[in-house]
Amino acid sequence: MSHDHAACMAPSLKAAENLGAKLTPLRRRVLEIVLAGHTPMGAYDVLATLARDGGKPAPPTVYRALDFLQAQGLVHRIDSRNAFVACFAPERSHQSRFFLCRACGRASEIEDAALDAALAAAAKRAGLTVERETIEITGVCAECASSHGPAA
Amino acid sequence: MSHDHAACMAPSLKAAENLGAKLTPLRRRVLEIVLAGHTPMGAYDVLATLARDGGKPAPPTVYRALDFLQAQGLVHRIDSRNAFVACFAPERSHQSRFFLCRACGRASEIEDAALDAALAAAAKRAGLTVERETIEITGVCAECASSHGPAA
DNA sequence: ATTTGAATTGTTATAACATAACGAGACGTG
DNA sequence: CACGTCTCGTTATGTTATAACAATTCAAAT
Repeated sequence: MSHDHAACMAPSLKAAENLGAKLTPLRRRVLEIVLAGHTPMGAYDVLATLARDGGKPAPPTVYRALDFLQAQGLVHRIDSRNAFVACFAPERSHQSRFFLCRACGRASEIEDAALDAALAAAAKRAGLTVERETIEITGVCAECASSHGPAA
Repeated sequence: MSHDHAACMAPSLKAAENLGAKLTPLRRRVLEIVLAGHTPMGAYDVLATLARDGGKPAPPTVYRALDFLQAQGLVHRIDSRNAFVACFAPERSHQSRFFLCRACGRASEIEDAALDAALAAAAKRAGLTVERETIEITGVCAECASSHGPAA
């Protein structure tokens, strides 16, 4: 599935700019890198990409930028992979729920009202005040299943 | 909430023994440690506990045992904490879905038919063949909320 | 009973991921 | 300009996990 990266990056960058003055060049650059990666990237991958720009950044530089972007809902952390992925709809979904394909590596955000309801009901029954969710469903996406399937 | 550890460990140990000969003393010991921890423990915590038995185990020893126990469904990994927790109902639930309290640290497995259905439906709609789930809902449990709440 | 092969564990070293702590510069505000 | 705050650089280290290979165990087959 090819893809116009510039197009998919635009809304997220625009949302980021609307935050105000806090989107520094460094943070913007890190966001661009994560957006362009298009699949979850490790912090050290971001670091390596950043290094190609010329500077000699150290890990804290990247982790701080990622922390900021996460706090703004522009980037999500994929705990099951120690990786970070850009949010392509930062206006809408500020939850962190993903389908992950282990074959192509893609992450797609889940938006599902029935799931919202089931989670809310389960938490209520358990008496839990929810603060944070890590929902990562890993498998093989339809495209990868068909290409690796009967043929190959 | 006090708790009879021996009692809660029994079913899991029994299930483990029913696997057959593969539950070696080391693996059994690691399972006991994780069961006794009663909240998610880091691999290096397990390692330290194991070290008190007298040997001088190295990390791979613990990781291998944990891998085995995970494969048997006796232990689950909590990705959002880099930690491991024993499954207290290994016969029933082989999924990995948890409520986690950030105050007391307890992990409780979610068993909820509506959630099962919502997840299955969402995966089907997305065309994903599910292989693995990481579902970790973190918050404050009812007990901790009441003790830290109006009073303290 | 010995050989053989598979599984388990020990051991050393290192990779991968993440943060603590402190200092220097930028920047707006009073 | 003095001040405080936020951001970023820098050094060092902490934490989590695995690669690679040697040694051991143990059951099965001859």
